[in-house]
This record gives sequence, structure tokens and C-alpha cells, in this order.
Amino acid sequence: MATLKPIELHRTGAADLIAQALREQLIDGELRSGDPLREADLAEVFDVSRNTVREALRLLTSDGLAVHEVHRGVAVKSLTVEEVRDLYGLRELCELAGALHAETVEDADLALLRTPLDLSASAVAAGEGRDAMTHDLAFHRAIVALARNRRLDGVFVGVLAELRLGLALLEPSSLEQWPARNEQLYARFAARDAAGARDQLVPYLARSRDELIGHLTKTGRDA
Amino acid sequence: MATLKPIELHRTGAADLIAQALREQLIDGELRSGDPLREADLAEVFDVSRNTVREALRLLTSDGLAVHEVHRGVAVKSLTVEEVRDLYGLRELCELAGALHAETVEDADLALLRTPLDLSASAVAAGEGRDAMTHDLAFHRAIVALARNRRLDGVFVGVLAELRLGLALLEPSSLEQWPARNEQLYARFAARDAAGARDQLVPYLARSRDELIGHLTKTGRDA
DNA sequence: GTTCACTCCATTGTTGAGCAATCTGCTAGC
DNA sequence: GCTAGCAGATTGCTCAACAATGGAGTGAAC
Repeated sequence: MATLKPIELHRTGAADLIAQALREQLIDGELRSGDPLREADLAEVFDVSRNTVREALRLLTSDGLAVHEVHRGVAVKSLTVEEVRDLYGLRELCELAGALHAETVEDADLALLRTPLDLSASAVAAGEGRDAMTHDLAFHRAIVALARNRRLDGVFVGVLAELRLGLALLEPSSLEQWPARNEQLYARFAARDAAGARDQLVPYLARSRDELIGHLTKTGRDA
Repeated sequence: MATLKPIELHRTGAADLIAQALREQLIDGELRSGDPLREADLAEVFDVSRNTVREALRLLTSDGLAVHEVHRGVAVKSLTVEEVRDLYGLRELCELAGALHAETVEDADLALLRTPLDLSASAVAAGEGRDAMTHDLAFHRAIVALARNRRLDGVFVGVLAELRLGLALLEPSSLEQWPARNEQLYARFAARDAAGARDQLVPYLARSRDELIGHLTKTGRDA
């Protein structure tokens, strides 16, 4: 028998499913920063036992999406300005690592950059803020993936998930400028111009960071 | 009353304590890669309930120190060659980010580099392999800390913990060359020479990586 | 002798109830 | 107004149970 299915079946238990469901709600901004995640409530909502909920919450906290204080329970994480700065610093590191490989990018890689870009642009056009952001971030994930380092990809995914906690609260209008900027960035990759990509990326991220920080300091202490 | 204690008491529950205890055993190499972590056994050893053990194991797996397969339980992670390569890639990124700040390093920072260096050297001289490695890695953590990005520090700590899974199996004799190389690296920082630090660091890490990979491929498939 | 099917057992997945510890908000007393 | 202390709510952890699954062993069929 040939090795028919090298793919992992990826079966998951209830705790993982619940953690995933919560992750999506966090990312969508349905749960606001600071909201408490009460075990009993969640147990009832998802119709599982409290123990299972606890496991799910442990997963979320080690993702950095929630914080856990002993005897006070778990709450949706609030990003401080400091943390946003650090996250963007790390994000820059990841994306620059990908941009380094712009010189040797292959056509197949280029296609992987192109697809989310188009999806993001049409989502913006359609006013679908959530999808627009999802695809925009997928574009950036594709950039990081150029480094061909899975661990790096994992770090980046974590960074984005946490950033999205804050990004979800931005005005939808903020998204409108993204497609054009992403397009410029893409052009540098298509031209195999690593230095150009780098020079494009750094101010791009700085602007995005400052926009988020500005929003945080405006609407309240943290978010 | 003045703000007497701004420091967080950092109280921990049983699950965290157990996770920490296991982490230390993993780092010490007392638990070999692939060893199963059976819930019932651990519950008895630590004298806690199985549920608490489960929570601790969840923490370990999300640290990347253990792997979890549904209905098959948790086992100490085995590093593949591929993963070691990725981990070192990420490690390089982190340390280079720190090295970038060599230009502006302050005397206080320099002291933070110096201390673990000396400790490591004397541990090597005393033949204390485990301590030598601990302090050696603390030196590198201090390098990364120069970037003043806590999130980056966190990533780096995770990378090192995972790497240590494999490093623990190296021959003690491998450590003997480290102090001299660390000393050279330190000299570059003391001279505020970022480019020099960079040029020192990259081959340093490459050697370390290849040593570990060589050991892995020699002693068995993975470790 | 190999292979397949079946059974049995160890282990994990999840539940539900229960109790101690701790936090929080409220009330009573000064 | 302030503090002490008293519920009520919530978390931390335990215990016992049972279902689901995986793996090892057994034995029959080829």
C-alpha cells in the first residue's frame, strides 16, 4: 500500500473546538477587551462541563488572547500601548525576514501573495471590513511564509491574533487605504526587489502601528 | 498609604506549579524525547487530581515542549532536523535584533551581559554542564533583551526552551569551546560594534546548529 | 508463517457534583 | 465617612464515574 494519506487528520477534542470558537469571537471583536470569560457561563453556552471550559481557557491564555488571574478568572486581554509597540516590533522582524527572500521569490509564491491581495481589495470594495482584514493579514502571512520557516510562521500568526484584538476596534474607514499600499508592496516582490520591499514595509507598519496606538489612546486607556 | 507594592505577587495555582516542575525536568534532560506523560502517573507523583495534571499538560504543549494527540495523550516533544533548523533561524532573528542595538548599549546593559558570561565560564571549569548551559543561554537572553521588546524576549525564551530539549543530549565536552566564543562576542558589544557582533553571531549560531543536527542524525532519527 | 478479525485492557476525554479558598459588593456599626 | 464583617458569586481543585479510543494480545483461516 502506498503512503496514501500523509496528511494529519487533525482530530480535535471539545476543548480545542471551544477554544477555536472563542478565538474567532475574539478576532471578530464580538468580545471586547476586558470582558470576563466566566467558566459557568461558557459551560452552559457550549453545553460542556466546566472542566472542559477550563481547558479551553488555558489554551486561550497561552495564546496570549486572554489573561488569567488566580481566583479572579480569565478575561479578554487588553492591549497596552507598550504591548502594541512590542507586537509591531516583532511583526516587523517577521515580515522583514520574509522580505529578505524577495530576490528569489518564485512565480508560485507570487501567486500566493496575489490571491489574498485581490480578495482583500474586493472585500474592502464590498464594505466587508472583517473579511478585508482577514485577507489583508493573509497577504502578510504569505510574505512571512517566504522565509520558509514554520516556527516563524507560528510566531507571526500569534502576533497577528493578538494585534487583531485591537485592530478589530478600528474604524472601517481605516481599511480603505490598505489595498493601495499592499499593491505597492506586492509590486516590489513581483520585481524581486528586496530592498524596495523593505523600504516599503517599514513605514507601512509604522503607520499601521501609530494608527492603532492613536485609537487606543483616544478611546480609553487600553483596548 | 503610599503605593508600597506595585509588584505583582505572581501567585500561581497547582497546575502552573506542576507545569513548571515538568518544564525543569524536560530542560534537565531527565525526561527524554518521546517519553509519554501519563496523566494517572503524574497525578499520583504530584499528588493532585487528573484534571489538574491535564491543565498542566495543556500548558506544556502550548509551550511546544510536549505534543498532544487525541486519545493518545501527551509525550515529550521530539525535535526533527527540520524543526531544529527553523528554531535556529528564529533564534538568529532574535539575537540579531538584539545585536542591532550594540551601538547604543549602556554600561548597565554590559554588566547584564557580563554576569552570566562569568557564571557560565566558571560552571564549565567546574564541569557543571547543566549550569554552564543555563548561564550561557542567559547570556544570549541578555543579548536579545537589548532590543527592549518583551514580546521578543518571550519568543526567545520559548525557542531556547525547545532547543534545550535537544541541547540537553549533547556531550558535555561540546560546551568547552563556548566560553571563548562568548567572550569574543561580548567584546564586540563592549566595543559597541554592531556589525562585528553580527558577523560573530551568525557563524556562532550556525556551528551550534550544525553540532546539534549532527548529534541528532547520529544518535537516531530525532531527539 | 502471515494475516486478518476479534477481544480485552490501559489510557484518555468528558461529565457532574462537591467543597474550600478567595474575591466583591453590601450592610451595619462607629 | 469610614471600617469590619458578612453573604453571594466565582474560581481552584478533587473525586468518581463512564464513554471513546488505541494498542496489544489471541486465535482462526489461509
